[in-house]
Amino acid sequence: MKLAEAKAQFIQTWGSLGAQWGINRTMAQIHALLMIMPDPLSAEDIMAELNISRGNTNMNVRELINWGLVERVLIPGERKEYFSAEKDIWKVATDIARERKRRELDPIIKTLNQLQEVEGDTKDKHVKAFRDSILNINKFAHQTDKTISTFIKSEESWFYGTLLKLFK
Amino acid sequence: MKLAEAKAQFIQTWGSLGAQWGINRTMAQIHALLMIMPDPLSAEDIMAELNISRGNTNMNVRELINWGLVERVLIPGERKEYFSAEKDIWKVATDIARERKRRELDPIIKTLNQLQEVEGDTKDKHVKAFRDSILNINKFAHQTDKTISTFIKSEESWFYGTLLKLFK
DNA sequence: TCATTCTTTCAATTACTTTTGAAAGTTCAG
DNA sequence: CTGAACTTTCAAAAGTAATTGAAAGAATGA
Repeated sequence: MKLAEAKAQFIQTWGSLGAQWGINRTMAQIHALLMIMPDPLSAEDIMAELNISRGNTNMNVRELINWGLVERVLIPGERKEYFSAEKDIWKVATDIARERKRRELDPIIKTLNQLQEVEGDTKDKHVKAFRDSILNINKFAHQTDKTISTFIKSEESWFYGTLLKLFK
Repeated sequence: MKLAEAKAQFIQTWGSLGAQWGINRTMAQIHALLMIMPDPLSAEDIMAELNISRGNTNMNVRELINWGLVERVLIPGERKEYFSAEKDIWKVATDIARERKRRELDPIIKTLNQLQEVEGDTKDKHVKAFRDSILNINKFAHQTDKTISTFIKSEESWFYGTLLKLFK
């Protein structure tokens, strides 16, 4: 398979994967493109490679930066901004995990805690079934929260550990 | 908080969580409703509780059954079909993991394996960057695949172990 | 068999999301 | 300052997904 073809296929595959996970297609495609390019790209480059508009490019690049998956790179003597993606997929995974935990899991846990306090007679089977379900889900949410935190933590200490060694 | 209010809030929260994870809102809401109800509900009941149409109800219930999250329950002497949800959230999580692995991860691994075989000179930095990225992602995908399989496996053996004890 | 009750399908509609591109905004060298 | 190079915004348009409800299809039992 030729590089150009492989590239196109990778971008398209990553794009539809993203879509299935509730990440917009263009965002995933820009991320894919930046991951496989050796050097940073400008907004123009991205527009040309993916055939998308300026606004779309800007918006999605901004969002990727927000998620911590892409960074702005300034090339000395150039006016344009360039962008490059994190290439270590483990780092990508922890960043996504951290971000989704913050945006989605934390609020859910808050709500579940409130729902625990539903009034009513425990002998009423509707009340009982509700309490049981919420308790069950709440336990699960807390367990998941702990697991994600550990995952993020372990990656962080690996990162700082490695960084530290460089200066030792 | 009153039960009715808590119920409504739980259904709505679960619904928007689903939407964020690429599961359609109605499907998640039906699942939530069935989880907190002590007894199975009919299609009519679901329509009334969630204010949705017959077609919508049918379609999403069918999909939930497909995912293994909901089952048809026949009540003796009744013509209608009733539905009830799995209430053990760990079982729900493994079922979802299994289903998504099958639908999403397995095809991605297949594609990545193909993309490994891109032609070209290793000294070309574009070729090198591409190969490196794919290799990296491929390793990650395999690791994830193994982790999910282990997770599913452990839950299964727990399930069959428990089941076996009942007949021993 | 037929009438009844329930389930499934699907084309049309409605609601939601993404994308575009022109215009406004910003930055900076000269 | 000024204007060229670049970035950001945003309202309109295009694209996608969910929902409805009426009609067709199955199953049941008298």
